[in-house]
Amino acid sequence: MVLVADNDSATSHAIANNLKEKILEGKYKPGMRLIQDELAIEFKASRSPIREALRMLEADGLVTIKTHSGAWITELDFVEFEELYQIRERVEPLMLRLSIPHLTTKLIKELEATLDKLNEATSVEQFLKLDREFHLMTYEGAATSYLGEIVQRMWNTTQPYRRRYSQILEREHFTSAHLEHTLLMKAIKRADLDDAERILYGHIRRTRLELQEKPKAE
Amino acid sequence: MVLVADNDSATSHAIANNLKEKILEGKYKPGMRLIQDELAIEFKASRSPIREALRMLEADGLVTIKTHSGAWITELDFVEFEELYQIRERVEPLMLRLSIPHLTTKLIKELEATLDKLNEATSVEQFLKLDREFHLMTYEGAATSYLGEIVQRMWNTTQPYRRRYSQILEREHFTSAHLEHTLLMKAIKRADLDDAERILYGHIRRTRLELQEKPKAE
DNA sequence: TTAGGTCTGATTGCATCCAATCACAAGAAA
DNA sequence: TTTCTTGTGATTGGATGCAATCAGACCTAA
Repeated sequence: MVLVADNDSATSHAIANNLKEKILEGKYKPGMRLIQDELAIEFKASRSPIREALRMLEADGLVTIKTHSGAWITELDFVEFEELYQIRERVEPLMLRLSIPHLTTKLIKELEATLDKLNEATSVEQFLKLDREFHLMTYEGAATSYLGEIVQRMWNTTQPYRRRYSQILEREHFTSAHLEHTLLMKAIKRADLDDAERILYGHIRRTRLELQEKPKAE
Repeated sequence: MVLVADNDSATSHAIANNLKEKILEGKYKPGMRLIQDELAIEFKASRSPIREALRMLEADGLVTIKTHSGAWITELDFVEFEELYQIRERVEPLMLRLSIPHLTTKLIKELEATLDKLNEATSVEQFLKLDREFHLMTYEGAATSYLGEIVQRMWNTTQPYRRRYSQILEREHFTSAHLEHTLLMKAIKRADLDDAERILYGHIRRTRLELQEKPKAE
């Protein structure tokens, strides 16, 4: 599995990827219903590949399918969102640990470049995109594993909410994130597994707590 | 989601469940190829529901699909298996923590009954089935969450290997498991979250290490 | 013998049609 | 009015046929 970019030459995959992007970009919003016929028209295909694409997205956690009823963009309530962050706290440090020993120097350079861009990001949208890219890249060394799918799934389902909540976060948050990212990068470069794990754990945890403190931002 | 039993009234779901059982029971073995036409004949259905069922099983981690090539029962090498256990070590204690506060007294009674049966199990097959049932039941209080799907998925994919490796484990292993299960049950009954987490962590970790020590049991 | 290319049968992917099911609105009874 | 029933349109699920693709056998040339 490739975590950052995906390519597969089959229309159902193409449709799935396209839909996925739209969901992650926020064009399709959580709770929205997806009607097979409409999608078929939109993608100029029959319903067969659409159905398959929806199943794939379901596996990715982006879509929820109910028998004889329809497909909706997955919706999380705040409790589920918080729970997902708790899982991330435990799982992603492990994935990072497994990944670091397999990171190539080429990838580390790319990582640094991404971090530079991330630090210069001006819009929330840019920040979200680059933040996602940065973190998923740090896991690339373990990308073939099951863990990769789990982690990717969690990033997918929380993405629309990260967008929503980012807008209510203080400027302070981004400063902390910046510092943590920098520390993380250093730890990765010297392959300090324990330190990297600890920083990442704190990074995710702090974000969760900051979001918790906010009154519900609906 | 229901972790122990599943019911859904649509042929594709029925097929998926049936196949799932066969895989978990070991009738269909890892690496085996699944041909749509053959399955269609076996289940007296057309290929459409078969294809959907395969996608569902893919989401469950039981089957791996390659475009234009086919579907196979997911196969793990020892490294992946070990990795999955490492993930379980981190994730399942968390799920247990989230679950315990929501366990009903009725469920706890069922849990105790299952544990009794587990302790009296004579065959490896019985042990596997009841062990799975016991552990998944302890998570039932948090079964609605995403975590539930992740955990279930991990149990699914490792099931055939638990079967395979169980046969090479010493008698000693089962004695330890018995003791740990009993301690876990007690911790759950007094709702001691920290202790329950710790015991479960140790339980999974010990199993992983025991399997590691064995020369590869292929 | 072996490496490479080509061809063919097997199998998957996709389109289309029909059947099954559901959600919602309109009407009837309390 | 409210609640229950019933019917109808919208939508999903499943069957079938055809097109696209792949894997493995066979053949040829070095």
